[in-house]
Amino acid sequence: MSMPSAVRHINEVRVLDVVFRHGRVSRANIARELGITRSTASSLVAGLAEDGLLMEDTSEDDKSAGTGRPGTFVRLNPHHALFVGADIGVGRITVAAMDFAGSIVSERHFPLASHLDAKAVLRNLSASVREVVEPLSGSYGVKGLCVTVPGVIDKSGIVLRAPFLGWRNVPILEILTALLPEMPVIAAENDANAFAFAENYRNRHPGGDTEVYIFLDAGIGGAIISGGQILRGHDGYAGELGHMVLGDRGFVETATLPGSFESFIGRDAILARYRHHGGGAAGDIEKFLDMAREGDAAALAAMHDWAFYLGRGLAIISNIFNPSRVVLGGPVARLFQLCAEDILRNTRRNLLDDHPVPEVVLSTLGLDGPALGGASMLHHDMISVDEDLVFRKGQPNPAAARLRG
Amino acid sequence: MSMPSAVRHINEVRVLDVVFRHGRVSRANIARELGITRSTASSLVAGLAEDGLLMEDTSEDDKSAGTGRPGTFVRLNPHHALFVGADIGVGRITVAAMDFAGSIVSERHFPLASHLDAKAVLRNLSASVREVVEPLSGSYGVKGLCVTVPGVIDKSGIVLRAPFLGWRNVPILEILTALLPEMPVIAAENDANAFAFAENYRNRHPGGDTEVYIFLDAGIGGAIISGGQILRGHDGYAGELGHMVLGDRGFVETATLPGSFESFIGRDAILARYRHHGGGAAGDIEKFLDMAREGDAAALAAMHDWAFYLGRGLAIISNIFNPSRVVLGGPVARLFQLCAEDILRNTRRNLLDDHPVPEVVLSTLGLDGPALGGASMLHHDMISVDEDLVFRKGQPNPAAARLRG
DNA sequence: TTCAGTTTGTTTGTATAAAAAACAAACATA
DNA sequence: TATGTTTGTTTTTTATACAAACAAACTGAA
Repeated sequence: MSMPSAVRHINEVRVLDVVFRHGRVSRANIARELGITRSTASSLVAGLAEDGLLMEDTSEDDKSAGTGRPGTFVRLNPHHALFVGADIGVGRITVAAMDFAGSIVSERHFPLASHLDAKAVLRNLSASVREVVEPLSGSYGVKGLCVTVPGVIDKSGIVLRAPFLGWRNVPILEILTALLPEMPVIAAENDANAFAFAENYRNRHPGGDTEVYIFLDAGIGGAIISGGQILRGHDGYAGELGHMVLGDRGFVETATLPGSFESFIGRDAILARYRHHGGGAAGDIEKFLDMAREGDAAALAAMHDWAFYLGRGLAIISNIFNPSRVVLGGPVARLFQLCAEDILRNTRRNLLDDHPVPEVVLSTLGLDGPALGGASMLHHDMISVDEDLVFRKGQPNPAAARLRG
Repeated sequence: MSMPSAVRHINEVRVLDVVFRHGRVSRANIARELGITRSTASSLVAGLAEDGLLMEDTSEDDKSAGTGRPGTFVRLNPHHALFVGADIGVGRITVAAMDFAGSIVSERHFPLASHLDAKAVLRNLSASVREVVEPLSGSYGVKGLCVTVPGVIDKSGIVLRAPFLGWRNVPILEILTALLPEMPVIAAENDANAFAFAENYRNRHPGGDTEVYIFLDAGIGGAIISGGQILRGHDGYAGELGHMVLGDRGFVETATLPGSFESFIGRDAILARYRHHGGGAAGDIEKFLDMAREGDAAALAAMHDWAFYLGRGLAIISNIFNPSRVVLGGPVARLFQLCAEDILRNTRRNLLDDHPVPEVVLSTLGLDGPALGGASMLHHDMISVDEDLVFRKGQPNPAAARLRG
């Protein structure tokens, strides 16, 4: 560790973090918040401004609110960086671009033909990304791309499996690096993890809380954030909440295991249960929701069963993680609003009396959550301490260096 | 952050870590391993030696194995610090003392009358700790005590619940601080967490792997270590694996929930299942183990059922955490050796084909695991970076300061 | 034995960045 | 207009790591 540069790096990152959180902040406030002197804060700001990361903010909506000389404010230079998130969904690709200040600059959807092989999908994705990035690349410094996939990705950037895409052992990073050589950093991430990160990144709790994210669609995807970090497990398979086996058989035969959580509460399970209770073939979840809202008896009975197992699942999750919050997302999650009471009652029934019950909320992000999360993850990397540089051999992490470079 | 001291602190800690891992190491090797210059390594070693943390190792079993001038070796000064772990079990208190080099200096058991209230138990514990510490306090610098409890402890050091002790909302830290004013640091920890930490601390994996620990007795305690950190959750309730509800009813009525994991695989569940299959009243788990070893039909049938649900539980845990290793401990864990194949087959049956199955092993620590873990946790704190000092306001964490002071 | 080659640990000088202190600038209020 | 307060900059000091040079201690070959 080269001694001066390491502390300088830590302090630069901390300054960027403060400016990002406040949007607009004076040097004196930076100094107070970080416990450094004003002179050091000025020096750091000057250096970062020279590199184009920070800029003076001369907007006059001061309301300086107090005695003494008003501060001169700085903010992140939005044009310094552009982070691209691209989500590969079933039937479509979503591309989102975030600037250095954290604003979404562009967000677009592209249709994706099914039954394409992985290489063809990734060629489509590259073209979509280029279409979004090219008009922006003149005014923004494009720093990186994070692709999100509904599947398991290991540390070396290989998609081990993505059942809904029919992928197995796809070296996604290798392929994309060849397809997009101009992109300084390319990363890949599980879509549920990215969705969770997006939800967590804006209103994150200072103490580094534990939160669980459940994405309900045909399958059930899950992600856990603890201490600001995504739980990945040894090979990247962690968070497969939908595959927990809760009984000998569920409400429906699924692609996954008999009796799995998603065979009880996934989309197809609800529709099967609806038929079981005498309802017709609702066909899709929207129609089912309408039936339930209208008070259809079979729909209410199916929803009741759904609430029973979702409640039990939430109780298991509470016993294991004790999260402060569980965020539900995806098309099936909207059922939650119709039977929130029922679910929480079932959760409590499966917990010891004094066990804390997490707050359960619906995601505010739509279906673009994973793409936004991918972009957010790159944004976060840019204003995070490079652990390699500080704690290890002193050489910077190559990817981090390209992100900043 | 005072700039020089932060880097100095980081480097001191890294030196201590290297010396701890190697036991005996030359300055040049420290420099190589940390990527610092030999002069810096010498300076750091000199400072730490002056403070009494390190000492020259002049033992002549050199086998210097190579050309050039042999190095001068240093090692941790065992007498610089003594860390005490004290476990409150059902019917007994275990006290373990670890020196700064990581060796167990003393390990003793004290009987504990049941039906004492919390204050009386803690008075007993204080006396036991004093009995262990007093003969050592002349030659060791006593740095702290970590008490472990079979219950949930929140961040402020209050035992929220400890069913086997009959405790509820006991301010254990406050009481112990009054009882042991001479102890510089007092901490409290859940016994399963401490057990997990003890197992993980010695042969810890560099990359910060994910490991799950399950302690099987009357109840089932669990703990998860990810990235070297214990998962605690928002209020400290995380890791209650035994309370996962897997069915409508288990094999036995337990103190906890019907259908919970421990109502299927806890000690009483096995014995109940043994009776269910026509076996007599085995009475305790030792006898049951003997019957199973002898091939008693009822015992084998009960064991088969046990393996079924343990396998399912391990599969749930694998789906959620994807651990590289699951460590089983406690009196009931020895059943594992008799049906390891059966359990792993059931685990695989409840997982997708390509899902990695963790290595499942028996704990090598006996019943003293929690006490050793408590001591280990203090030892670890002493050779860890004080995040407050480096990343926050620059003032050191008060507890860390007392530990080092 | 002697000398070259190698590795270790120390010494000395240098560079970097943060803190401390002093100061000028910019405001509010009496 | 004077006073007090807060901000941002400048100057000096200090702590620490690095770089380079060097002496010490060992091996092995001539």
